[in-house]
Amino acid sequence: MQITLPDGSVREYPDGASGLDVAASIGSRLAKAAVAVRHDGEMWDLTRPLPGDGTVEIITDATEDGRHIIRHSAAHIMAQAVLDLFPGATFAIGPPIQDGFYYDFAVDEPFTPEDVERIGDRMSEIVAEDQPFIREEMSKADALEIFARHRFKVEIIENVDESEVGAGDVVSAYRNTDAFTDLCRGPHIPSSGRLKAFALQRVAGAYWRGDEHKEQLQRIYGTAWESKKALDEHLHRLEEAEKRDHRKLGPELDLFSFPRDLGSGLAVWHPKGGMVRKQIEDHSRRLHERFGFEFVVSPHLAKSHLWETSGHLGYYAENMYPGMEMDGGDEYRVKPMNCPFHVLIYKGSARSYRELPLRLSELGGVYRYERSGVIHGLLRARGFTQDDSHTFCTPEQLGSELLMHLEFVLQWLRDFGFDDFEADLSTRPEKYVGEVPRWEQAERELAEALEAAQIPYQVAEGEGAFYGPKIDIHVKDAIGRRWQVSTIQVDFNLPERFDLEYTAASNDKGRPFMIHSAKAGSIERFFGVLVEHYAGAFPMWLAPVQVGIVTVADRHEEYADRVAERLRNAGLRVEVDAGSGKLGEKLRRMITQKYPSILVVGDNDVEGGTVGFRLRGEDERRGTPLAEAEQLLVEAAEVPS
RNA sequence: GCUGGCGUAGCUCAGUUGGCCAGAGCAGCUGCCUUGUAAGCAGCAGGUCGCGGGUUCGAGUCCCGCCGCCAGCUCCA
Repeated sequence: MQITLPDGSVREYPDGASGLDVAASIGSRLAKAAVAVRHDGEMWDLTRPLPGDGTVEIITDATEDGRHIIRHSAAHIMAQAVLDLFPGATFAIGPPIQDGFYYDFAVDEPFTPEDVERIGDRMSEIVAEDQPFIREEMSKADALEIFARHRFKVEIIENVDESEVGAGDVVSAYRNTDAFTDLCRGPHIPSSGRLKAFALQRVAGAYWRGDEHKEQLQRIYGTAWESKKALDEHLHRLEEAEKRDHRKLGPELDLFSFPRDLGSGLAVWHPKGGMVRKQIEDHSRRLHERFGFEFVVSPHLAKSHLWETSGHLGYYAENMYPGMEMDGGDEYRVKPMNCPFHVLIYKGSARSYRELPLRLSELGGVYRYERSGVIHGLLRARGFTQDDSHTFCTPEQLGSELLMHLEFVLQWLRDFGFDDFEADLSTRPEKYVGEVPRWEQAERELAEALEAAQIPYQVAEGEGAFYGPKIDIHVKDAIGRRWQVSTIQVDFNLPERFDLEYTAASNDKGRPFMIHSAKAGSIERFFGVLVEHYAGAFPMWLAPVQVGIVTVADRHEEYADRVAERLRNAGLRVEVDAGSGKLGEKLRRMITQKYPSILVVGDNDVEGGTVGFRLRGEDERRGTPLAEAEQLLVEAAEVPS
């Protein structure tokens, strides 16, 4: 048969040749690194005879596809270990995932940490045995017989899902030993000995088929790599990510805390965190003003009647706190969103097309009841502040308004040091309100805005909210993680529910379009993302303390205070440490607290009107004239614009 | 909400099978040192061992309930 290789060359192989034969004919190193092949785009086991002519690409171990296969095989090996060690256990599904794999089991007793250790040990034995992964194809009927004892496998075979076992009546399975076969589409590594590096990580409950009404299984997570080195690097990356964790850095840098007595998901901001937050909020107001928004303020409570009109009590009640009885029997609710208030402002007077677009903005504190298991530091809290805006405009204005909102969001994110964006455009779901032509206009104009702004985006078909289509913007942080932050949403629901109108030039009544937008999303969440992005080392304009001044000895305190005074007059946030400790000790404190700049003053500086000057991450420059230091610091602390 | 793990001074942690087990380092305070670029020395103070019940002659150590934290599942119109 004729095989075309990725470089375009064509080679002749005998019928029945396998991917391994192809790889070996190219080079022994390649054959050694190969884990599977792709034949005409379809993945095949390395040792499985190729079906005939076609293009063949060798999948090697250090690629995403290769690791995928290694991890999938690791999951099988883990299943074998579990079934060996726990006679009553049965297995459900075990796919590879980002950076690892898992397998779900039904067992009499949940796995203990000691069990996991034993499972890992048994896996090592299976790897040492170098068991082959033998592909077997069979009819569904035969498969049902083989897996009769395993109810989840039976369910999978009966509801055969092509993505799980392949098309048609034939299903495939992989046999490692006479005692262990797993239903699987493949491909797999040729033998268990090819699993070079793995680690089991944790146990967690997981619902069968992801449905919380179904049986809860025990899931074991693990990770597997092509080499010990790659595994170690991955574990190291996890440690690095842990060091950036805002829940750890927050208290360490004295930014915020979650006191037990407050309640879960409720934070208090300490002075340092409060200062950073103030910078974020100041910047939010600055940009909102620049982009033509007006500022409004609304209370934390409103009558339940308002939430009925808005529809929140119908579709959002489970995320709202219970009502409070007030005078006269009226019930009040704490707000989970700001939109109804802004709508009331719009509705407060008759609106003319001449007033539109009307752009209302508020840093509004909201409270949402989140299920206890989902709370996650500042990223998912029960009380938070949205940098929320609602824009009301005519149909003709929608396109330019959406583009303006998008440009605003992008500038906002760039100002905070993000420059890798991706967007999701979510379109009309099955259940929706509003008129289809309006949806289509909004979807089209959202897409046009994304294209005009040259933002890569994916269309999430049918993923829009019931009330309108939206754009969600994701940013990539310093270590490559994606975070969903900003959002721009069109809303057909509230203008209907509140019967919003404006008078058009023709003197006819029109219904305005409404655009919800949050640039940071939640200030708390955005702050948390910033902490992780910068690992707590904020850029100088955000840093709570911008300049730390350290005295060499007590006698330099007066000079240090004079320097501080001067820098404060230049608009900088300055802290003096004239404590009695050693210089190194005081410096260390400021460095570990991630101060962006530190000045040291001693005898020579007092005499010469200079400072020892150092910016974070740079070497010190002694004897820097004060005026020069001031200029450098002011420049370094400049707010983006 | 569910499954598993965890909860000892402000922080990081030690505390064997329940009985001199309430400890260490850092931080804090006081004193000495008067310091030139990442931890000077000494002393002092600090915890009803998350909270509430229970078992026991005796519980940080065992049991139950609650609260909180961590991972995952579910959720995040």
